[in-house]
Amino acid sequence: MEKILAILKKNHLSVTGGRKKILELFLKYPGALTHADIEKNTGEVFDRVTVYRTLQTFVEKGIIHLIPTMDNSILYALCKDDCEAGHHHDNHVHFFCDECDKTICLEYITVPEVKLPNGFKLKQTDVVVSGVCDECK
Amino acid sequence: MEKILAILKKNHLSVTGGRKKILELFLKYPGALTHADIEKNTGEVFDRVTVYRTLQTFVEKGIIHLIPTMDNSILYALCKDDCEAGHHHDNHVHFFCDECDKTICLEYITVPEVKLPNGFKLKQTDVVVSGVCDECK
DNA sequence: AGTACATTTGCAACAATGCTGCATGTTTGA
DNA sequence: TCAAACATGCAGCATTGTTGCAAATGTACT
Repeated sequence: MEKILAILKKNHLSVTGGRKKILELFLKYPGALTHADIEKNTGEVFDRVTVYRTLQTFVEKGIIHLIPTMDNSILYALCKDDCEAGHHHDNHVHFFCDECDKTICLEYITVPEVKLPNGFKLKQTDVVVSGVCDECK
Repeated sequence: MEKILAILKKNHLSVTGGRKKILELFLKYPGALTHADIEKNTGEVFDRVTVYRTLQTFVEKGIIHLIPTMDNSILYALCKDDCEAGHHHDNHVHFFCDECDKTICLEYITVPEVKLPNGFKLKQTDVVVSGVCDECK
């Protein structure tokens, strides 16, 4: 709870019920969350639009980051502390479990280096590994 | 045109206008296509639903494959010849250009190996690199 | 604590995207 | 050529995401 306030303060965001609740969800939950997950846990309390806007704000501020997916859903996960507004450092691998359908951040597995053909300029590398996670196996 | 028929025949699909047209699009276009791209080029001729179902069929047969994205769009791209139904071999890197918003398959850059923590079983690795492509730079 | 200002929220309406069932039209293979 | 199998179009629906505006809330200041 202290942590929630600290994160909001650090990012110059006003402290509101919706933001506290959504941040709490991320802190409580180990893995990545879809918009639907978040709405399910807040939908009766907050408007759908509020959830959308809160998530947008959090991404802009670098509090959470996006994870690429195959299906057409958007996945969000908490950033590590050293992410700042507009300056993400999410160079870790994401793991998607085919069994439980959960996505988690493997914070300590950094993305491997990719050699691009001539003329290509690399900005970011995203790696999503799918398989079976340690809880399902 | 010969190639289109060959692909459909090989996958035991009946040859219809929609399928020919959509396959033609993929063959003509070097990069990956969104559903919207495809509909834009066929929408006046074919129903939206037909496009959805055709793409689904192609994915199932292994003619095209999905590419993970950050935004909530679905990207499709042609598979190499050695993909078979339910048995993809898309182990190449995908590149997304921030300038022109196009995604292309870097067929000759294979995905690097990722070491997972104990207990995790790896099935597939997807790598999406973003930056500036050779045409925009 | 009270007030003014800026920010956030909820509501309503809308647009885009994706799916399903069913009747009709096409393709295939004999 | 014909019947069976398959693909298509249509209508309608569900979900997802966006925008503008008025009301409510949070913040900073006295």
